[in-house]
Amino acid sequence: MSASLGDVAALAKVSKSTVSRYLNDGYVSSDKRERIRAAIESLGYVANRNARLLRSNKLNSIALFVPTVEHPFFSCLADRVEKFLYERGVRMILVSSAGDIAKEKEMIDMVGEKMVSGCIVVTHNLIPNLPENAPIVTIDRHFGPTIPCITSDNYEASLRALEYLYESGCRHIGFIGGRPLVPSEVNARLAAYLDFCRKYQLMPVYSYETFDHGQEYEVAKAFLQANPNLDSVFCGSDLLAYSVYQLTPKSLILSRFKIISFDGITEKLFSYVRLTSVAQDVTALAKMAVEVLLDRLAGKPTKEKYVIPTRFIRGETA
Amino acid sequence: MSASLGDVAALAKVSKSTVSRYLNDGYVSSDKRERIRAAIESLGYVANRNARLLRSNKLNSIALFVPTVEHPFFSCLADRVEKFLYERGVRMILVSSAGDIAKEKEMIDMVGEKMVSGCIVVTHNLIPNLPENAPIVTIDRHFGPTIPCITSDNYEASLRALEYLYESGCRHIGFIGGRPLVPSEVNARLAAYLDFCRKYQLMPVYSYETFDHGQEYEVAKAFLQANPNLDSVFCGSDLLAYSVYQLTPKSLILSRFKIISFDGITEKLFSYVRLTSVAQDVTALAKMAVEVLLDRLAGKPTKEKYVIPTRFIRGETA
DNA sequence: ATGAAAGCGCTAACAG
DNA sequence: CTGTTAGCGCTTTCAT
Repeated sequence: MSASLGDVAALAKVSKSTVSRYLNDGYVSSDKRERIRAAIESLGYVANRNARLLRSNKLNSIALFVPTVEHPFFSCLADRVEKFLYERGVRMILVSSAGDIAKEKEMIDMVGEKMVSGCIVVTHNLIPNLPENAPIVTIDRHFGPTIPCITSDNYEASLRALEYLYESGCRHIGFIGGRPLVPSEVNARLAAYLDFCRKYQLMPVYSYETFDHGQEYEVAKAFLQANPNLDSVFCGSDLLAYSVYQLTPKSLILSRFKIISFDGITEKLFSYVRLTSVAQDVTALAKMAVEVLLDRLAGKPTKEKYVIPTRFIRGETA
Repeated sequence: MSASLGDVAALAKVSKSTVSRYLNDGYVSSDKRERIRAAIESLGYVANRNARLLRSNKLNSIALFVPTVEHPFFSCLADRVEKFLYERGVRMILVSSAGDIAKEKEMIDMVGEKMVSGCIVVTHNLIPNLPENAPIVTIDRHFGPTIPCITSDNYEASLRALEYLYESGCRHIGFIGGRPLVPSEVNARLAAYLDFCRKYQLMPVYSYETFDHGQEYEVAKAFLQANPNLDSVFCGSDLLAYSVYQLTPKSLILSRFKIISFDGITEKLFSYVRLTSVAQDVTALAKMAVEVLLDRLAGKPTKEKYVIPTRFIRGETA
């Protein structure tokens, strides 16, 4: 068995409390401090986290729930969330829920079991009966007025991108997006598109169905084939936009066909072209999610919605 | 405060041990069983995991260490590992270590603290002084003879792919790969290439440097520009291969220029072309890693190396 | 089949 | 500054 705090105390000839204080920034005289240090080293002592958490109820780990970590947006988000949590000494449990509602419901159990102190979630399902003060924040999803939602300025950003297309002369602007299964800020992208069409008296031409990650290319292909007369497409994700890009003859791009994407986070994957895009600030989203959740855990009041500004990036496709 | 096992016992008028047995598949008479069930329900009782782990030392969570979860190979791996662990009731802590050795060393602490029961790791650094029986398995990395390594049949698969190019008439075959910083099975891909060149008396033309994720396109571009006379390239990753694909005029591909990639897992991202590739079976790698680690935790003997077969997928590029 | 009692390893009052 | 005394919530002998 590994050494316990008691073993350290015995070897250093001090009380367990003194060792505990040594471990937790308490005041310990320098001679004892040194004896404890030596004892810890010679025993190879490592504090047992379960015991510590059981007793102290301190901040534990955080769970991140995503539909699938294989999707670039979510793997990027996972990376950032992990980094911000790590900076604060908090570990991240990742749940790739694949839309499985039973799995997503476990966020409640994990908190109840005190396995994690809280959750950052972006799920496919609504979780019923969340307590008002549940230690949960969401990205994009609306779970209710008391559960904070961190999101980009989807509506305004989409409108700005669409206006940009309009100013560039586009009058046959299509929209492709993936429809979320739950109330989500993502819907604001379509809402902006529809409002935009109404404003300029344009005929809306769009595809907005629910599909799995991996279907982007097929969805884009079907949309373009069904609507050959477009002069531009506003896409709800990078993956859709790259698909449209691949499906369009290079000679037409920019001059006679424009593409704008939403997300703007896949430059590491698709370095061969800089898409014109509404770039979500995933780092800021992650940071805000972490901060709001920690505030909430600390009992501070939190808002219903936190909006992170996007950046419009002029690339080579619009 | 939330209800404890003691509260349940009191309400159900049984002892704490009986409740504990109820919770752990012990024999409990049916009347008490029902009383306990009712008490648990009315109190909304959830077992405290920390207390349980402290006392029982049972199987806890597992940590997965990857260089960066943003890379498609690792996000895919993370997804599969999470799923297999979840099936067995084990949670996954994800550490995206970014090559930070201090962060990677924490795998030792996390085990020592009993925060996790074990780790599945693919790191950028060697972790010194790992105990012989450390509850750790690696993917591709060699940490020493007593730490199991799960890997694909890199050497044989690479050779097979190269022979395929040779049989297709290629005589100017280049190789691009990312050099790992630690002893890794990945190096077998280059080794196979060099052996292959020796066998057929071909001049090796390759790039094998360490670079960060996101640099693939630049690396491929520099390589192709420096070596314009190649008739084919064998790439150490999908991302390199897609970069080569993008950099090559479509009219040349297959007829006068062939590309083979290693990994073969990014079809969800790059649906517009089916690369000819050596496809790693990430699902099998993940499953094996989980099984070997759990075996090890159960005290069963484990081997030094587990080799997962790859599949050669004939796509549109070779 | 059940209960009493003893701790897992730690932290948190409370005295001194 | 330090030690003593109690537990945190659970599982696990050991009786019965």
